[in-house]
Amino acid sequence: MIPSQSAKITALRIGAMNFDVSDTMLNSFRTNVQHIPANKFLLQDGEDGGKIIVVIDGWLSTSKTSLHGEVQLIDFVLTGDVADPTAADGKTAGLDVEAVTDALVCIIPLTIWHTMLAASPKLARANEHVQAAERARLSERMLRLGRGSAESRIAYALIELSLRLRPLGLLENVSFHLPLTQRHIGDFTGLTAVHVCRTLRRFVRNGVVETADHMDIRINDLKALSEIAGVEPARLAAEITPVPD
Amino acid sequence: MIPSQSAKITALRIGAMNFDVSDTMLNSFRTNVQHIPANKFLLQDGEDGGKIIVVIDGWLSTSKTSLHGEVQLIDFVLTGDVADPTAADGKTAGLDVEAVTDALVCIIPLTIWHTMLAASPKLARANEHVQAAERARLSERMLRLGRGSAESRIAYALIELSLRLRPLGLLENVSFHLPLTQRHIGDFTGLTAVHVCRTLRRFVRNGVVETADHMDIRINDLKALSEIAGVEPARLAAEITPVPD
DNA sequence: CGCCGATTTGAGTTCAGTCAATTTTGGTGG
DNA sequence: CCACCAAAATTGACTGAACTCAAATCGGCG
Repeated sequence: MIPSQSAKITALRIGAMNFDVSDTMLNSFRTNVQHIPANKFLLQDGEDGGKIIVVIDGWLSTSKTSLHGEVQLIDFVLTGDVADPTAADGKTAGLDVEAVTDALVCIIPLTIWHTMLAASPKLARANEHVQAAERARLSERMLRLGRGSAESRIAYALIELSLRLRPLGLLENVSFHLPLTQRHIGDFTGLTAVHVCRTLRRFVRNGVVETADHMDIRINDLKALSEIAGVEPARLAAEITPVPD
Repeated sequence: MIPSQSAKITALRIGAMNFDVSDTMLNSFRTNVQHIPANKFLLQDGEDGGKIIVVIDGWLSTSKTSLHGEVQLIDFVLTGDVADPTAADGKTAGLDVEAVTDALVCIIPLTIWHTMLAASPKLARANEHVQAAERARLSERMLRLGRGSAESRIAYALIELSLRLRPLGLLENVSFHLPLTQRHIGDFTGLTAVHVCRTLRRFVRNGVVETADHMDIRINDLKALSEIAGVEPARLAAEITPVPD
């Protein structure tokens, strides 16, 4: 999970597609690999942006912090995802980007990124899919932030994350591990950690999910959980998961 | 405001940039102009997507509807904005797109749109800025949906909309018109129309804003309103408003 | 003029937040 | 291995902001 500082990579995933990084056009993927320790910020809101971050391994989060210090996670950024924190001015970052776990990333200046996209239609298409998936996720989550109950928000989060982990090979049948605290889930769903706890316990009590040590989740009754989340898992997967070309 | 069905346009705005549509590369802008009456859906969640919508004039909204029929507005799409409802599968729409007012739009198939972007770096850059602005707005709003009070959400919405109307010449000093009902604002902020009413009344009582007939808004005390919204207007404008090149 | 939707206001309810105490967990150093 | 500490999780009691239900008024339009 924690490769050495300047790790050598040969193949790299963007969305559902794999790229051979020996291609000179994609050189930047090889020469800009960085290892980031857990809980470290890669970038903070208002700082100099103008670069994108491709995740090779690990979990990142994007977030915003209110003036009173409350945090809202905007998205989790997983293997094959591309975080673009750039605001409308094209220069500053409009988001915090933080490593949730130890992570391996490529950080690429926007100018170079644009060159790469222009040179590789396949990369451009993969990037399109990744962006579309992110937009779809944000919309789904905004719907629940604005209109959903605590149960619905958390149920949705569990389903979304399980669907995203599946193509990464991190979903075993109906079980998966979340490298998150209840506070993370609260910041993700707009709830307090206390209420996340209560709600998860209720799910467990009702037999909808099971939990083992530190966020090993097992969905026991996907039908019930989907009902609570207000979601059809198959349709959702198609909308938020990048597909191979 | 309501040009004829197949209006002739010569110049067109994307973000903060203007384009001469006589350029053959941008032909599609001229040949795909449509007038859409208020309250009509251009596209619904799950339908065939694969096209983008450029707004020439008027207000559109993008939204999601829960299985129980509750609506969450995701964004307003104004002159110079580009709505891309495409989900991760690249085919279906992940959003509803609806005309809030009578509107004039270009609807362009994704394949053609990509050709246009590849052919015109200026257009591609303008599109980048527009997308970045939208992402920044969504993040700001997610922060308030998840963590903000009703007052904060509505104050933020008023400031965001005033900032977006300014470059369109629709902000007069500190006054502007919103072609919205309180229900729209509720769907936008994740509140009930009743509570929007109460909160707006409180703002008026406290002298923060004034309202005249049907949503003519006047911000009397921007300092106080910004405080409530938890926002620095100048910084926000830079992050959510596309800038000229 | 009458109708329907939007707005306004009041009264009561409820879901999630706050505050607080306790237990569990994981990591660290002796 | 064990003692200790800090962070995370759990649970209870209470509070409060936003929701629901309901009624009255306003406004535009056929």
